[in-house]
Amino acid sequence: MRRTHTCGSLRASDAGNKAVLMGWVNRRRDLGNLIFVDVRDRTGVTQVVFGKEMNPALHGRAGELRNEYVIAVVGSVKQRDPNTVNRNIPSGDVEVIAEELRILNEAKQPPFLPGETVLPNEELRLKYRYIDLRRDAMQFNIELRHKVALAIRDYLSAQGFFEIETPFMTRSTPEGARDYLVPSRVQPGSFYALPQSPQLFKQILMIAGFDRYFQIVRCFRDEDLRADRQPEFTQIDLEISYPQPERVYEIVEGLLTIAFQAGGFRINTPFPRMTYDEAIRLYGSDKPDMRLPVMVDVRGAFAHEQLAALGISPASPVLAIRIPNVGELSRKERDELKPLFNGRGNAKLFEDFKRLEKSFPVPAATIREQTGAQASDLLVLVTGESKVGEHKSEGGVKPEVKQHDQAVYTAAGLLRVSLAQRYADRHGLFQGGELRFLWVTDFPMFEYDEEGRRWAAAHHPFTSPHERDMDKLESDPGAVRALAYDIVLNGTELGSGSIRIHRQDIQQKIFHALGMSQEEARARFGFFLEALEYGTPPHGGIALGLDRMVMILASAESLREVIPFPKTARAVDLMVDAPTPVSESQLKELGISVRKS
RNA sequence: GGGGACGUAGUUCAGUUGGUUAGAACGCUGCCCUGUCACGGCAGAGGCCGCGGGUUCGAGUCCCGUCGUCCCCGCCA
Repeated sequence: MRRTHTCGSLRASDAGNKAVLMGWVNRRRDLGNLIFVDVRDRTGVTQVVFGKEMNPALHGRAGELRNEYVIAVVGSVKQRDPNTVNRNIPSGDVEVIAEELRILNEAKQPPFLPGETVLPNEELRLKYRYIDLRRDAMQFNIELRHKVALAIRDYLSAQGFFEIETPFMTRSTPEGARDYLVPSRVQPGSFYALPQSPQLFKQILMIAGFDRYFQIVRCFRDEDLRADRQPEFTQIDLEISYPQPERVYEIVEGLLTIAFQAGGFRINTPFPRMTYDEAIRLYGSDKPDMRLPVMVDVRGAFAHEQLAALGISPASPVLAIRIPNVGELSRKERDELKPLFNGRGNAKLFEDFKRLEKSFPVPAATIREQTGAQASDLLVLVTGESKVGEHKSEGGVKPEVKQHDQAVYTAAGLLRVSLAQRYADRHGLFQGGELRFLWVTDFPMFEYDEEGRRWAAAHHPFTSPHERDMDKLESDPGAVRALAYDIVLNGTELGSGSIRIHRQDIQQKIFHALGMSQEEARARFGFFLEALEYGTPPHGGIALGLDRMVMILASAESLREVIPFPKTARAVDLMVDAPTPVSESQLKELGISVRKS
């Protein structure tokens, strides 16, 4: 028996034809001598009719059908009477009058039904993922993901990119995230690492003359999970030779245009740009959500004595956060707000603007004016607390002072976003599918690692510094800016890239600035440093998070909604129950012994 | 590593100040029903209240621990 139609395809124009449908029993409505069965596949549902009068034996067998049985139905397509048309489904103009029924497979009573309107908890959904994936919403998301990936492949291929695979079993690199390790049987005690990204391979592909490379590729990072972070995730990784940042921006803007088109969205290019320093200053974040108003530094609104009276450090910014239409907060709401505020460093919060207004009416009026706040807007201030004897240490080392201010900016930035999320229903700025893209450029080359007491690469150590900052590599690493850029959408980092170093001598300097000796650099990246010496073209690229992109297109709150088989917050796959211990013999073969603790 | 929320029938949830036999809806089973489409009606089955310990005459409810899921901080070049 051969399927002639999918369950979502029949229309009035098919009336009078024979049809063979195959699918799941989505719902059965048994009216006694008349039974309706909705047959479902990934394309939709079609109503099948079994009448006792027409065919008693068949009607009897239809009575045996249960939810999620897999069936084949032969019948004739009939236009429904006008008063029985179902406007809620695309196939609602027709129904199939059954002539033959085959039960292809029975189903145990499932723990939950795909057609149910209330969702079971996520633990159950993940354990019985194959049932969860039958739900419309999941079918839609996975199809969306396919369409987006396909559109991207077509686009990049048309732009002259080759899709080239790189190894999954590769070399551990100590920089960056923790690696997932794969033990070698042939060389006991040695390990491959799963790639955190194909970074060095794609650079070597440029050295190898492929000019333009891309790959939709799985990456692995052994770090703690979040709603938007899975231990394995998919990147759209690309690299081009002879780049300017501008070329990368154009390619990515084109790519996102067609990807979002595949998801049913129109976007406008080119995207606005902002340096990292501006982003921190104006939004307290390196991934600003542009749907919300900018923060305003209103320290000029206060006189020196007023700052002192308020306990505000005179050198600190005073950042006004405005959230439109949230209105004044009640006493209780203000109390609930405090835990949202991460008062790291010396960051200090003024959550009661009304009260401030009473004591300091003139500055408050200035603040209202500078922020453009309406009476219905929520205003809070974040600033730096002045403490006796504060940051006198280490002779005012520059990065220390900077990081001090940075704490105020980022505390404000985090609060801005949490406030907006909490009161989303009042300001309504997160509805309506607004897409605010942004390029954030000129990231710092290095970040100071407090724990390790050393400089670390902010992006990765193969990122090219700005030409103009080369001379500061030794003297003032914190001031060196990199040719690195992030693409940000609605406060989510969609992708991150850079122009790479293509000269071996500069690469050496960077390793040196990172406190890595020549021997150490050779030991870790010798193969790469050597490759750089054999005629390396200038090159650069970016990697975009496919999962995050599809998540936004699907308006999903979690990556798990767009990944067929995701892991829980403890990095467990509940369906297959991984990870698991392995047998003693397997371990022995690998030369591994597990320490019991 | 730290903070928070949750865990009661197959599922989603309710369960009062600690007090008799732990409820509802959906699902499931049986019967009735010829135009339903979240069909309807009647009847019924279904519970280790996550697990372990404690307090108490008495614990779903209070306390401690533990396991699991989710969210956040740290972490994520």
